[in-house]
Amino acid sequence: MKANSPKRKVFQDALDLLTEDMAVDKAVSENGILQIAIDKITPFHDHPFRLYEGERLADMVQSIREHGVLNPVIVRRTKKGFEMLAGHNRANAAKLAGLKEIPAIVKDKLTEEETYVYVIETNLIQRSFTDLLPSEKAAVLKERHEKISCQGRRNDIVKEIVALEGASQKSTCGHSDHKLRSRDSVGKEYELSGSSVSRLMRLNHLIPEFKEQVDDGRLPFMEAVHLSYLNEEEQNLICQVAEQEGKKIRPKQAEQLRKQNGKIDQEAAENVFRCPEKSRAEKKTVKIWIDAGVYNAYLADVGEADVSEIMEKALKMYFGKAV
DNA sequence: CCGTTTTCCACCCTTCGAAT
DNA sequence: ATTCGAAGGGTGGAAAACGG
Repeated sequence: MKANSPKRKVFQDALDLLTEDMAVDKAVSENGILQIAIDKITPFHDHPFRLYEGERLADMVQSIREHGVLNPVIVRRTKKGFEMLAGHNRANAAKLAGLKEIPAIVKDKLTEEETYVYVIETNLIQRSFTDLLPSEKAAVLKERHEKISCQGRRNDIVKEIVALEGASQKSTCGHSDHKLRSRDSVGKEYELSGSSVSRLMRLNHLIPEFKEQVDDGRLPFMEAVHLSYLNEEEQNLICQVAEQEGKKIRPKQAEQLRKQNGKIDQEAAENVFRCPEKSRAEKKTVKIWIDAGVYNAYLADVGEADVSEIMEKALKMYFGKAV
């Protein structure tokens, strides 16, 4: 990460916000950190980030086995117990490491918006924005965007952030740059154009299945953007039909669907997938590479015209069936 | 009316198939 | 194996459309 890049700045802002808060907590109470049973903590109700898997998770579990959980997680009190705001991965790894309790800071009296800030910003500390999955980026951008464009409704949080930034003499973070449209301001923080921010934020309108598909690359980004304009029922329908037909959504199809927004029924959905695909001209020949030794042993003396026939006979024998 | 969102278009880069 | 061109995916900027 470059020393003065916008990403670095966002990272630093988030860090400031959190460390300052933690410091306040400690100041208020020396024992502000409680040991809480992991079972009592439920994941954040709208957690947009995927948990670590594979090697990364294994490393974390190993580290916790050796050193314990060094940084407390952040939770808030609920009727049944606690809700995780920051530390989903630590709690998950601690559980796998066999721990029953985890150090936690309990935050009370937070607004819904504030809790969301904790959820988003802490993840940005662990991972740089560019490493996030598309749906995760969408969630982050949404949070940043709302912070900038809906200041009236979010006075509490804006005050907190402005205070922190004012104290550390930070340059613009969108709010002070009113000449920029809000999406451009957000984009500036992450080295994205305003339109890219808009498109990314569209992913927030996708049903979970489509979000997952975008994240693992099964659904291309632009197709996802088109589909995001459909309502939930329509998206579910398309998702279901695509699976039934065993087909991927083509760019043209996604565009077509978007235009039919609001009037897609079962039939329309099926029609989209059945519309004649521009079938590429059937290939008359294919070219393959075979080992020169094999060629010399079996085919070198055979005329080119006969090779295909020989191959066909050989393959029929090999696979035991006619094509 | 003004700010935001969406659309459209030009452009760049990568991928893929066909030709050599 | 290499080269070439077409197509597709993605981006950014400007204009149009939308909404409070």
